[in-house]
Amino acid sequence: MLDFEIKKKNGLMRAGEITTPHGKIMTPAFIVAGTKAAVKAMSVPQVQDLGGQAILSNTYHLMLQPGVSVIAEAGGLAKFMGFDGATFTDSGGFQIMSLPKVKIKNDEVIFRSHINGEKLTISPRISMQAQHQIGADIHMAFDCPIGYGSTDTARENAEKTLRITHDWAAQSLAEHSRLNAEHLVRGENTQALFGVVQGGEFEDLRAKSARFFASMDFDGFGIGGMYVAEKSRKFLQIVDEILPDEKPRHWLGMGAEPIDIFTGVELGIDTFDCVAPTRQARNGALYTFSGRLNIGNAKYKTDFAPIDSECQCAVCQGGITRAYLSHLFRAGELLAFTLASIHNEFFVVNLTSRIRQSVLDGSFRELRDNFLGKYYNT
RNA sequence: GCUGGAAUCGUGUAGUGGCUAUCACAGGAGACUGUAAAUCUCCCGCCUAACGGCAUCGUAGGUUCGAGUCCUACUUCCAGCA
Repeated sequence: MLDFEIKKKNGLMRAGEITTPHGKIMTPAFIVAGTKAAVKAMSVPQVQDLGGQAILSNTYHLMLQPGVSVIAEAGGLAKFMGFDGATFTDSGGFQIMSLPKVKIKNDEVIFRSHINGEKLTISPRISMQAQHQIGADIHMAFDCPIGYGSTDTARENAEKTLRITHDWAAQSLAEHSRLNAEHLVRGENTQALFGVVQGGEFEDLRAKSARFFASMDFDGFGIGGMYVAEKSRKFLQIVDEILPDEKPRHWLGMGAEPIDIFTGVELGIDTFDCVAPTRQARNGALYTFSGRLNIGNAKYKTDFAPIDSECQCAVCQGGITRAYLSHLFRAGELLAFTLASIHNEFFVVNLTSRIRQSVLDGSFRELRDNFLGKYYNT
């Protein structure tokens, strides 16, 4: 279904190339989050200019707005956005499970729209059908994460949600295969499906989940439910040692901290996605090689240097100064969000490609130690 | 000049006799990890590292157990009339 070629491998880490019907992704890669078929504050050409190879949208959001039939009618997610590149969709499981008043009944999830409170139902089958209408290149199986932000990480909860995730994965795969067969009959592109490994903070459950997914015919894997890279090291290692090498692995939602990317790559992750670069940009937190800065701070009012003079992004190279950005944020000018987002997204996308290069030429450790030493000032 | 009105944190305000003087904006800082996020949290009279302490509602008096709130004078501003 999905062509994945490993160019270089060293322990768990690897550099490769995913080929989708809409283009290649050189991995490790940072996938740009465009939840509602939009990368917040940025145009598609801006995303492409900064090196964004792929965009990840969310099935839940697109089902509510504009409705998946609109996207199907447009010719699929990429065409709808005017994006000439690979696309991912997340299943919506994560979002729906984090809504209040969610009920699971007979493999169906009953929830309320965050937009208007309407009572809606989703299931693995419905998510797969929606994702096929949206038509991204890589889909995620409908999974059941332990509630995000929930304090309930008890063993029982982890076991229960893992059981549900595995049931739903089987249902997702069956429906996905049926839909792909229909695409073939019509002479259309087929799509890829990633199974999503769960298991909470339990080594044996993570291993169990990895073994389960390794035995199934998915095109690749998502790894979900891990929020702190350093804490997740052992889980990542356990999971990636079990998952088959020849299929790509996506670390869902991770990448707010550069150390996450290094840790992920080191332990066998191929793709990442995270809302942090754009969200933090809108909130005035900008990445630099010597750590994060809050552009709203008083000291930047008359700082006429670029955000980071070593940064090669269009903003830093284009004569935009900290003082100017400081002014734009204070004045509430929308341009602030765009410029800050271009910078931050470039920073992580570019960092990930530099890491890729370091895997290829064997300098990963050197790059990591240099970069993290400066970034975290250790 | 006359008549009326108003003066409360950088700004705009709430408060008309009672206990820690309200809210917003501006200002200072922090957070943000499969985006209900241009959001959220904290600080924002002075002193103190902190616990705390001391102030304060234009100025000066007065009434009262008690005044931002009532009275008098003054100052400044606003509106109308000259």
